[in-house]
Amino acid sequence: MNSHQRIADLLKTLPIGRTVEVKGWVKTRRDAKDLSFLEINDGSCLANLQVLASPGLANFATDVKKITTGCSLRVKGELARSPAKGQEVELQAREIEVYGWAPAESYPLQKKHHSFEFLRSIAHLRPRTNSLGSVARIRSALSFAVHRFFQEQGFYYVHTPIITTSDCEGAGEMFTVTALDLDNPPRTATGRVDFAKDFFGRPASLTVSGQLEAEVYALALGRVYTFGPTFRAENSNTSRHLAEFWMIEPEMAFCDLQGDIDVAEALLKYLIAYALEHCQEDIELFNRFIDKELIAKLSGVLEQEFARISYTEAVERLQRAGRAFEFPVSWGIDLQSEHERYLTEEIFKRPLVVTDYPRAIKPFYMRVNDEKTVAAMDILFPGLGEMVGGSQREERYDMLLTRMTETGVNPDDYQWYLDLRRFGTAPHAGFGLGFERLIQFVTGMANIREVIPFPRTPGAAAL
RNA sequence: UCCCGGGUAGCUCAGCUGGUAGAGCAGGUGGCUGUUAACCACCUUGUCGGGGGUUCGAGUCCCUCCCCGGGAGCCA
Repeated sequence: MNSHQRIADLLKTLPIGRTVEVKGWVKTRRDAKDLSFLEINDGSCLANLQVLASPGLANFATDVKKITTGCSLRVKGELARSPAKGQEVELQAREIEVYGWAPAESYPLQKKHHSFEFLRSIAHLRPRTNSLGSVARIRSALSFAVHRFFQEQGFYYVHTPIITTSDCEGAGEMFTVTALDLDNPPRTATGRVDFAKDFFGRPASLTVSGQLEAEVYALALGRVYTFGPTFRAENSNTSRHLAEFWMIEPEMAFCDLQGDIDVAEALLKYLIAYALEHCQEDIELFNRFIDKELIAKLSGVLEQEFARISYTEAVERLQRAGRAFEFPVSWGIDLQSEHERYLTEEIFKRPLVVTDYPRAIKPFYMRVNDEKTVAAMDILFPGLGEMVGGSQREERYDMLLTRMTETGVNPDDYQWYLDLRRFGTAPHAGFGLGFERLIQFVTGMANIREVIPFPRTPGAAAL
């Protein structure tokens, strides 16, 4: 049951005149006088294979004539050069077996354009479309490339926990993980839910970041990375936020902020170059139908150094911009979307690294530079906003303690994290890269819900 | 969560200042053709997002709820 060939391989090797067997789903059918043309796709690549079905087939009248878009088939026959325009080769069928029908009156996918919004409502069928299939192949290729980059660079892959008991990781609202009976939870004397009686004996949540745990392994193995699902219970309704997304988080011992940025830039360029090289056909689809400038944009990113400016410089640039922003700019504010867009899209027109943000607006674990700033960095992409957020970590015990107090974090909850600074502390740095945002950039897809197979957003978790 | 804009046939959408619903595609039937988003003819399809209200009359106006899209915030 596994002797058939992938269409991707056939189109690459073109074994003309040879008998081949393919299995896949019908994309479209066209009929000529005595002939039926079936285009079948097996998901191995974007391209379809045209199958020529003639009345000589044993089941031509009984089955073949009834085949419609969506049916799954086995086809055996001879691969031949196609006499007509539109495709180089075609499969002249000697046997066609229908595995599964797809009644035309009820099969939702038609041979026409569908809105991405509609496709989202049929999450179980949408990967059979050209565009969502291409996204899936690119996503797979880039996942592999992430591992390849880090493995080549001497990083170790660490599986940080999905379920965490760190009380407040500071990265956003968390989903609670509980095994308590929600209709009748145990209560403490003061009437609150008694998590001491819960599965873990304490409150637990889904992770919002593997960073803190990755630091543990960085301070043992040197250079590590995590790449896994991350959860935020924020009520975010935008085209670039998900409640469940995948994040790449390297963490490097004996590394400062500049080294951190260097790795991030190298990684992003490696991944974009990998996609251009290995997913050419799929990217061309997006270049044709989603964004005519896509390939030029991707190539452009590879050709230039990322721009790098400090937060203070960014503020000065914005103040000199001579335009009225909805949110006025002054030193100390967090940069708003409109500010980031102005900097990346109008001033620099390429990825931009902004460093050394005000201490007062950043979390406790970022390394203090001086009275005013911390060693943080964001990488902003034109059209997307924040792709990467990272920092050098505070490795000085006393300073970390000071920062916890400053930001209202209870040191008792982070004894293990403080221990890393008590015992053999080392300068270290890391960042988080939103995998879906990368896929958005590489595909040009406007909505992040189209670049993850099963998007989870407020009010929506299909399947 | 806030601000806009939407929810009309299976899909994509039209429907002016309230008068009782339409197109293209899909689907069905027939024809034509080594076809290519095939083509030609004919045919079918609607709780006009839910609920309430104004009116002789509501897809159209008002209220409310739900959902979707864009922007904002939160961030990756």
